[in-house]
Amino acid sequence: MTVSAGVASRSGALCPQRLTMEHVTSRWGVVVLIRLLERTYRFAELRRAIGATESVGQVTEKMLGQTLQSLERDGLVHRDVKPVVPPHVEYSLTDLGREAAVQIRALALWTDERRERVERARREYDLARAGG
Amino acid sequence: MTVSAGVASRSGALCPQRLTMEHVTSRWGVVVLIRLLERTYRFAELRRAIGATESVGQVTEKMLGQTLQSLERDGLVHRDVKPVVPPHVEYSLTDLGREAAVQIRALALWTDERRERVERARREYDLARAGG
DNA sequence: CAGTATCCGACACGATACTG
DNA sequence: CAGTATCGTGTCGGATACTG
Repeated sequence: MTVSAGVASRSGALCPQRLTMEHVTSRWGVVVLIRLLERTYRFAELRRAIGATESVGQVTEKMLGQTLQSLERDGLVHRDVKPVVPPHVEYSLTDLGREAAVQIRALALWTDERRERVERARREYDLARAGG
Repeated sequence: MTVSAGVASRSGALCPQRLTMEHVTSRWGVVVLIRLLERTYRFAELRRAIGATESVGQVTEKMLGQTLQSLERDGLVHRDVKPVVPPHVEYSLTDLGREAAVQIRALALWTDERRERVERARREYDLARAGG
């Protein structure tokens, strides 16, 4: 029931900053933050947008909900519930969230740009190990 | 036996950049990169240095070895083995590694600086949920 | 000193089903 | 539409013991 009961004990027990790090660098945290940097999204809309991104795969509703919830709890994401039926909920970044998202996007961009170099390094490493 | 067999299937199977992200943002990847940014370290020396840092806790030899190995495989860390007895091994950052470390350090610094705000947000969130 | 091997528990993540 | 509940699996990370 509690939002962060899970991740807390593994490595975030001491050092609450580490917990925040894990939220923003988590599998879907990264994707969500980058998406919300461009604009506000609704739940299903965000889900579809992520799924449509090549090579990122689909998010399950559970994981998206969980990710948004921990980001909201940390004060990085704002959840705006319009009192209408059918329900209409909008997610956006807070100022704090925007700061985080910018850094995460930079990091994601970096890994993207260095991808070739890293893959080459991995091949060389594996080859050196196998060959002797 | 293979270095990255483990982490590969969870979320890095597609999207090899994500794998790199997970290595550098991993529990000990962050700490190691930041440490190596300041200077070269030997294995046990690095282990002690990390353990000495308040609120970071101790690394097990296994995790430190694993972390260094994946970072080396990605071409971020250079491992220099001196052919002497007893063994003497030095770890340092490559140019690629330094680029990564700088970004990680910035992110770590950010979460550190924003810690109070995040904790306040968490308290408010939890209170709002519990109270009504 | 510099690691590797093995066992183990906690939990992230996913698939599926159900609710207001 | 916007989620929560439940179950199953892989694996991350720690403890301990052992090797060159």
